Amino acid sequence: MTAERFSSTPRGRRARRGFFDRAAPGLARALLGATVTVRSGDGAVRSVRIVEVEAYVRGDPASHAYRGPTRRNRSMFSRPGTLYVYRIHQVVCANLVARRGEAVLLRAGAAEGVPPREASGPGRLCRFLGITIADDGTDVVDGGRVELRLPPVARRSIRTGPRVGIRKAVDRPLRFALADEPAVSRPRLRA
DNA sequence: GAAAAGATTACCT
DNA sequence: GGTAATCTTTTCC
Repeated sequence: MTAERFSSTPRGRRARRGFFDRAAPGLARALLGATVTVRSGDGAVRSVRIVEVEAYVRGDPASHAYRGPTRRNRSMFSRPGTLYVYRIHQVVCANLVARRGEAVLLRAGAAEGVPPREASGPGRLCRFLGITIADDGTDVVDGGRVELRLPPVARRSIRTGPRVGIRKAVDRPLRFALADEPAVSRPRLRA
């Protein structure tokens, strides 16, 4: 079983800096349907189409950036398009930095021929793509091993709801997902 | 230096 | 539905 077997061909144009440089909720919606591709050292490539995300914004007590830069979260204050990867319990989770201090958590992805569960949830998504803590701080705009592509897909309906696993600002509707995607984690979201 | 908390997951009833 | 696993970062003394 090879990694290539599960990869899908990246399509569309590569996202540029300006795509990321905006408030996180707008970036979150724009990321739905985009493709994340990770190239490993041995040449293996894995991609997923993003189907579920969460936005973390300025003044947001649930955000890792709320209390200012620390050793862990410093990537959140880096350039738009930077990857912010952090460890939680036994897994890692990946965010894409929006305007400085804001970020979008990648919660679920889908890939051809892959059971939806494989990339459902932020930890499983990173495990499937091979993203590790070493990828923290990577720039996805400027030619790293992680890149983001924006396929010219038709606009699809987006569902919204509260974020998962947080203790503060629990009611803010900053979770976004594509409708009718099996990989989207529970609880279900409304239109 | 110690303790608590955590943007999770898997497995339990 | 609930909870334990398990470990790093942050915070507090």
